[in-house]
Amino acid sequence: MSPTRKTAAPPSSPDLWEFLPLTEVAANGSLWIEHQGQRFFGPGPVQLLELIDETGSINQAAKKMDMSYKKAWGIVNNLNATALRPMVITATGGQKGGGSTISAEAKALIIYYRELRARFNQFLETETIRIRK
Amino acid sequence: MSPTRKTAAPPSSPDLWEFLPLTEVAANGSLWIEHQGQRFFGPGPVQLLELIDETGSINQAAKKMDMSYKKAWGIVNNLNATALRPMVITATGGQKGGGSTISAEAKALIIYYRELRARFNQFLETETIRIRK
DNA sequence: TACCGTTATATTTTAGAATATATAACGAAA
DNA sequence: TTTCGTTATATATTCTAAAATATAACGGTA
Repeated sequence: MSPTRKTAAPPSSPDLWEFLPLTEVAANGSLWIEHQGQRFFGPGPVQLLELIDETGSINQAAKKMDMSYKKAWGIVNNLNATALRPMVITATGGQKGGGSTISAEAKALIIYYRELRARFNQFLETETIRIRK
Repeated sequence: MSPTRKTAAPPSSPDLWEFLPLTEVAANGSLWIEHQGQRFFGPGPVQLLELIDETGSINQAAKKMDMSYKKAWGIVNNLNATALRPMVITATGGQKGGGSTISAEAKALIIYYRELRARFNQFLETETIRIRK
């Protein structure tokens, strides 16, 4: 059996939600990983890294996200500056002008984040069901 | 004994976090309540409602939050427009120029949100401990 | 009636973020 | 050596969200 969490939601008071259409109410949230209290890894970097992995280029990844190259580069730079080893390996020059790949650690972190988010979704679903009684 | 949650975090791969100083890494997030997919209630409204309750005035509450009255009024207006019954009862005129109070439902919602956030904090703590192994 | 501080609303101004634009450097291949 | 598309970086411009400012209305009280 899977381990369980200690935290549990007590029933909310019966009339708490009367003043809102219950089926339209849901708990939701955002989730990220911090380093030294600074946001380090979240949904934005996840998507960007995936697209870099897919396209082999920061440039093309940014375009697919409708994001300026500068902003994308900033995200990459922050990731690489924070991690002890670069998460995105960039190259300039060459017949294709260069390109970028993501490290194995970056791939593992993406998977980890996905699993973490899935557990968070489970949490949210439980809370939402409880709200709707 | 308190009820338990079904979701559980599997151990993360042993070398996933090697490339970051472990004690500096933490899971964190933001949490809110949606109505029809729109953010309805979160940390901002919570603090504002508390200060309105405390000061009896949207104006003074906004000042204590270093927030413009316009923005504070927008939050109040959104809350009142979404809920079937107003969460903030406003009055104009009178010897003190008017003022605002919050409904019992608003107070109950604040308490509910606090408890929800506490459970979320528990979730985050568990995940953070697991990251740090 | 005059006064008060608030709610309510519109308009103007400011500040910051995002984008757009420009340019240099890079290096493999033809 | 020239060509290519990319990385890397700086600067300029545009957009947008926030704040600042202004003003009317309100209604108890003196």
